[in-house]
Amino acid sequence: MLAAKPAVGAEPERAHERTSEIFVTVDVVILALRDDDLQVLLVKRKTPPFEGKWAIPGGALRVDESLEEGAMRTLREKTGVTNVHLEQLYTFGALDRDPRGRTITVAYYALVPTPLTVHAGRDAADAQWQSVYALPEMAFDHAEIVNYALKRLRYKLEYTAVGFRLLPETFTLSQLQRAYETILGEKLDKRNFRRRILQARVLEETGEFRTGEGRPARLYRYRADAVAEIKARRLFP
Amino acid sequence: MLAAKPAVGAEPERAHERTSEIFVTVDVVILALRDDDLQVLLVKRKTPPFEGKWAIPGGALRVDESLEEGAMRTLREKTGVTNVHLEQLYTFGALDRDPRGRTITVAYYALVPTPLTVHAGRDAADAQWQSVYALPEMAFDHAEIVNYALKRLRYKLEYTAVGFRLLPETFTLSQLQRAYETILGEKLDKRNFRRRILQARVLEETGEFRTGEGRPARLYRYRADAVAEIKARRLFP
DNA sequence: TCAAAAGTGTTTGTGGTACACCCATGG
DNA sequence: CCATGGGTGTACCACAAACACTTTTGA
Repeated sequence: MLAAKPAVGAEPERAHERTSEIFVTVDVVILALRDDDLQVLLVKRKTPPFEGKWAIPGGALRVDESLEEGAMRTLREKTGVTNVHLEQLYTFGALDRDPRGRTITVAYYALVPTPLTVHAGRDAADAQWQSVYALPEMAFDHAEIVNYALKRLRYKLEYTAVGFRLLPETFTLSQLQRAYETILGEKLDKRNFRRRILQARVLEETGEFRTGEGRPARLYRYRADAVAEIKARRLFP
Repeated sequence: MLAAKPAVGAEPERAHERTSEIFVTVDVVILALRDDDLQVLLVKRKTPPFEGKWAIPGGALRVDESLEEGAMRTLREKTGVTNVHLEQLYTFGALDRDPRGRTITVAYYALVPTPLTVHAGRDAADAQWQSVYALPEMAFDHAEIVNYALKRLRYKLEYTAVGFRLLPETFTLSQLQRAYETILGEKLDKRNFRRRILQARVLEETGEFRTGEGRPARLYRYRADAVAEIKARRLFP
């Protein structure tokens, strides 16, 4: 855990040194539910390093944009959507993560609703949705970043209502349950699931039904005024 | 939330541009319990900008150190300790956070055990412990960073056993409870606290007692092999 | 009338919460 | 012997978990 570098004493004040050999990028793990699968939008690299390998979208942070603006720009360029859940994930800064030189990346993750503007980005030709459960060979440390995003999403799902951000505006309870099952990777009990989600008072009926095979299903929407965070069970009272 | 900047289309590959106008620093919120108070180590700035204001320790990330190594170096320079809980907090990158130019900072927080090497850093002359509950006027966005660290620590305390990292090697249950109360800012029930912490099996008796005023107290230590994470109560089963 | 999915209650167990008194020591 | 902090048990309630059948529609 400790650096083998010499400790050079007190940190010098670098008040007037305003360029840096350290390169900053922002990368975004863009997640969506497709075909009962949790998928991530990947782009195939056309230039070295890691030519031909898959990467998560992103690029150099611009001097005139904040980190979140950079992430939002990447998201807009790749999917065309903007009004989605976007959250900073972690900053990766291993010395050897980019063979071209020292680069740190501030990783974000975004949850985009299923049917909306999937794949509408302007340079989406090389972009593809792929299952997070079967990642291809990836560039840099991007596999690690995607797995970190999955871990975080699962974790958040257990105590917040962030799951709705992956569904369309209105949805059935079965749809919602399938979404949870897809992300958590386990089967859930239908009756318990329905009771708890309805008791949480984060949903409201639209009054509409969705017909198809079988009995028509009540449609719900997420309540805008809902406080969708549950108090975690405390280790100590 | 959205940038007003023009979208310039696909991200250009900047394969060979290896300098940047963006400056990267690493800052560390160093926390310790002192006198039943949660305190943070601050340094007084001696140069502009924010001359005379208090800041959390940190400085430019070096090209030859990882983010964590940079945080560890700062910690070592200021306190002399290294074997402590150190965790990345968040990366702050607002456009105007440093008047000298575009700077992003990767913030870490560290929990140092109470009696160990407090204040032993080599240039600690200007460094002081101050209560997180009564922060002085601070430089940059450092007040925000400290408050973010406090929020994270409280949050983590509820489902992991990080609290031990703020105590000496051995401690009494009352000491531990006081630590939790200090951090969470609320009174806890003594019997429930003891039952739950002992049921969690993260402690072991040392066999020793600490005498002083009143009845001698059993000393405990944190079990190195303990899995100190509790499963959060899930919103959905 | 059958297939397919929606919808619905009860029981049992675990764990969270609230609460008050005796114990061991030093002065 | 008294002040000071250490240490202990129980009763109630809420919620998590397990579990199977009926209802409604379209083909």
